[in-house]
Amino acid sequence: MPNTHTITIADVARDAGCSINTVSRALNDLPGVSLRSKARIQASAERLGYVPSRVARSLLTRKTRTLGLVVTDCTNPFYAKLIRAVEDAAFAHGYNVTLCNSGEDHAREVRAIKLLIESRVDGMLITPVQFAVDHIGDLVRRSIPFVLVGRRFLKLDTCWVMSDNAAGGRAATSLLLSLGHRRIGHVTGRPEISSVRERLEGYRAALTDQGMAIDESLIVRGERDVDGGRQCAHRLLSSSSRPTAVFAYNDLQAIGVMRAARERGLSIPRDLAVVGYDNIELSAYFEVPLTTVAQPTYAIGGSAAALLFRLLDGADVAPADRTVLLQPELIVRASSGGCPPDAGERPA
Amino acid sequence: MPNTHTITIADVARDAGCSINTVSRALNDLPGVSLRSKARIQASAERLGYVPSRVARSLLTRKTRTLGLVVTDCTNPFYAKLIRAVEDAAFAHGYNVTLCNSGEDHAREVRAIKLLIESRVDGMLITPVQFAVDHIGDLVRRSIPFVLVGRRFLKLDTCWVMSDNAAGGRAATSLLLSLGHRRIGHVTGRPEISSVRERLEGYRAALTDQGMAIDESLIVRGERDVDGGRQCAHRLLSSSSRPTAVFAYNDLQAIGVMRAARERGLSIPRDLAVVGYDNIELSAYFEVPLTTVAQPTYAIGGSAAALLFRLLDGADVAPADRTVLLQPELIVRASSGGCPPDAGERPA
DNA sequence: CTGTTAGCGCTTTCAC
DNA sequence: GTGAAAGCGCTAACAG
Repeated sequence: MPNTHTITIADVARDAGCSINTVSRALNDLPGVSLRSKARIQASAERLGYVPSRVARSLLTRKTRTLGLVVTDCTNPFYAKLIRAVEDAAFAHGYNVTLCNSGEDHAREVRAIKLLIESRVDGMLITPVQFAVDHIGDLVRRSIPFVLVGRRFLKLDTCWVMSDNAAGGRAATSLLLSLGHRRIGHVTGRPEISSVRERLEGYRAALTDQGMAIDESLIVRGERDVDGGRQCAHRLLSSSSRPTAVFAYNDLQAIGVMRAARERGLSIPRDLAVVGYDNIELSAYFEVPLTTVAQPTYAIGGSAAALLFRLLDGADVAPADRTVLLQPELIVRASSGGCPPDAGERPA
Repeated sequence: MPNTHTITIADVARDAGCSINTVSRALNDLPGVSLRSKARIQASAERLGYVPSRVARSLLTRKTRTLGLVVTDCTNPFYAKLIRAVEDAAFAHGYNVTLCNSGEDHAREVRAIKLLIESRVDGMLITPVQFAVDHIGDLVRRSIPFVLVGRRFLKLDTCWVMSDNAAGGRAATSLLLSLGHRRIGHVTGRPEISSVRERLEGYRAALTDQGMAIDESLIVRGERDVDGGRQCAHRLLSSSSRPTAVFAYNDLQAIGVMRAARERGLSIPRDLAVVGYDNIELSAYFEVPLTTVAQPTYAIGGSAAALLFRLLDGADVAPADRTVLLQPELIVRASSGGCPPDAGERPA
């Protein structure tokens, strides 16, 4: 017959024939309990199947040992990896993580964060939708520790961890330039998102570095999935002066670009060179393996968690350590059509 | 200057000039508060930035409005989708979800579940590692509601939601048989896992249905990723009497199989027909689009959450409703080499 | 309609 | 070494 009543510390105390707080001390390895008592208490707790309540402890200590993690969509491989990194770190510290998906919807993000505040999570890791900032400012006002992951606000002085998207965008574009391309298209996304804007900035910078003018008609915006990339590519490729290469905001879009090219009978990389971003697991396994920019995704999640834990420890983190910018890595495969003159790797 | 002190219900009561429980009633829309008081209280709460503490409420109500979700790896697209479904359902009910990854490691699963018990989650959704069952039995003993997702135990009478893996395995294999294949290989996984075993059973059943003998040498076990599939395929293809078709436990392995075939100069589907399982997003976009078995993943997560909520409502669920078996769907694309005689869809 | 009281399960003084 | 008592923030009787 099931226990309808959860065993409390009082039950253990009664069973062990001592007071409640002796049990508390014994079970928490605090000094001031004889070894004999301790053994007896542990035996009682074990036999009764006592499991301490974090709820009760949290009320008293005002620490829940829980982290809130808000991403836009756990279904996106990038966030999936990030989540895994955060959960691994939290688990190692004995922390729980409460996961929320905003679905790139501002209202849902606001509600999720409110829920997390109600739950009194010790701190939060957030990939903000970047539609507005009030609710983020609210966290500061309430002095709830948090760190932004993968995206940041220009006007808000907060902790954040991300990779250098501008550098990544520049590297991708420079590669194409070094291969002789002069008309390079860019598939981008919603410009409020810092990572979107920064990759675009990198693209522009690479062109400008070479003294080239920016042709705005080569920059097209679409959804961040395969079909979004496909549609953008069709728009680019139907133009009279179509590009010979495309750098896409992410791998999913890049795959869509390759698909669109195939639909038009274009061969990759001969007729169109393609570079993506994220190095998703399957990008290496396509018909034409995808050249892409790899983010140190797991490290981003791990660093963000580590930074948050430092904040939770109450250590005052030096301003320089409040933000972490990790470097991405260009992975050259076949879809870009060859290696730049000074690169070592050759496509298979 | 940040509030170092969180606003409590007492602060609101003081501010509004009434008692604590009038505030509680007003804010919880309970009857017995004049409209005037209610308005005043709401204004105070708003102005002070009061956010009720779920921790305190939980201690009293013994309900945390939190679900525990244990998967093996959120990085796996199948689980990512499942997580999303569960989180969406939980969010709609005002519930939080605490996510844990077992990493297919029994000890970590046990620890994770212990953590969730300590956290007094109202219920759990679990994809068990299936190395042992004691800790699951423990949940029953403690009468903590839970439902298994995607995997089940034969010897344990629990709630579960999954898709019919045997039917899926049978459909995949039958398709290949109907196309004339007589030597069909199967790439499988760790047999303790129910979904692995059941897909294999479906494979065997399809062959037996046709009065064919099972050639055990055509069943090879490997890791559940691209490389695992690749290695298995090489083992199968180096055999003297190699198969003309392969059904893989999942799409990642199937992609590995296609890769191995290409490495050996074999063309798909001409020299080797391939069928996967899961219908991951990118499976349609490969050089040879992958024929696969689609699970209603989002529905599995949603049903599991719905079932758990019914359990939490205290409704006694009829035995027939304690388990849900959803039907998978065969998605025929090019990798299987054509359509069975009676199927409608033709590969592109 | 509103206030007083008790207590959820635990940790933390403070006595003994 | 050990126990008694207070209280974390809130809800749920019960009075008034």
